[in-house]
Amino acid sequence: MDKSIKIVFFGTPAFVVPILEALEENFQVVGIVTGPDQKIGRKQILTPSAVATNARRPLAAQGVTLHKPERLDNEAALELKKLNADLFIVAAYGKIIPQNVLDIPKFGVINIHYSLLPKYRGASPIQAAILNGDKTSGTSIMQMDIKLDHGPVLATKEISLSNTDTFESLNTKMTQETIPLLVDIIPQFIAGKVDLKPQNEEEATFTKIINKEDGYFDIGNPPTPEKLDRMIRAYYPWPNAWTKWNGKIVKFFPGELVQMEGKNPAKLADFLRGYPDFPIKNLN
RNA sequence: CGCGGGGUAGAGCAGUGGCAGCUCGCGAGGCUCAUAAUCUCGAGGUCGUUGGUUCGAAUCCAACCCCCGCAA
Repeated sequence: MDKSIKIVFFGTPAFVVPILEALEENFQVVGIVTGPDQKIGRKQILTPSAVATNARRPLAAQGVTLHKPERLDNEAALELKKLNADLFIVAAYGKIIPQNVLDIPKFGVINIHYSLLPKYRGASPIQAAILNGDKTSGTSIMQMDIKLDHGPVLATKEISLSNTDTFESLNTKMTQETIPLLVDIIPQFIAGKVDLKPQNEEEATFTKIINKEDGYFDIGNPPTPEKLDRMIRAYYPWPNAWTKWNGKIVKFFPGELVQMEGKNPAKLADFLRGYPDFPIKNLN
């Protein structure tokens, strides 16, 4: 609880909004940087990011500026510099932060990352933990440098996974656990009371960004039930475990739900009553 | 005008001009020590809406409403 600490928050998707709100509550958020508006949905309507939409209003009255630069170029950096922030906090922003931006805040740039670094650096740490069947993972708060998820770690917290955790549920858990950790560590960090632990480079592993094809499997040669279950949970709600059957996309959701292109999701048992030829008969 | 799938019984689906069907569920009963087992019987539908074509439309045509997948 220290309103003298001036923070700029970088984040884009809905699940980081609670983090932003916690920061606004405890510190002085002077700027919000989020991804540019995107065309979204069947109607292709230009829509601001979840962070832009949910940021507490009225921003202007609170002296908070909202930025959605296409690129973090010199022009954007100049604007950010004007905010005179102590600290930048980055959570799923979606763009690489260049050095000239990293150099702006007095106390550097802090990133939250949902794995126990140096394990699972990169874009899909949560999915990786689920796909690998890990029993535990965790959240890390680190100081960013120019290399990906490479900087020294301020704090970590271990989190256990259940065998029903999905990307979504685990992500929520991670956020819940991260918020108090973050709120607690920021003033200590500013006060210079936090040990910065360099990461052990030899233990580093990397995860790549998930794309649509990662969720695909061949219906003629499906993964083992265990593997499929992990895929369903790791890739929910996007891109989902999916296959092609009779020329149509069939998706699998947690809870033994199956959805064929154009149809609503149905329990696998119900689905099989309508499509008795479907090759996958159960999901256990 | 981004591309595409779909709306038929409570659920999942078949039916593409000639009496509205299948599987499951539901109700009653039989057989069972018993049963998510099994047998018999049964209820449950203005086939998304409106109009058109036709002797006759779930089915063909037109418009509209709603749900969904892709793409981003």
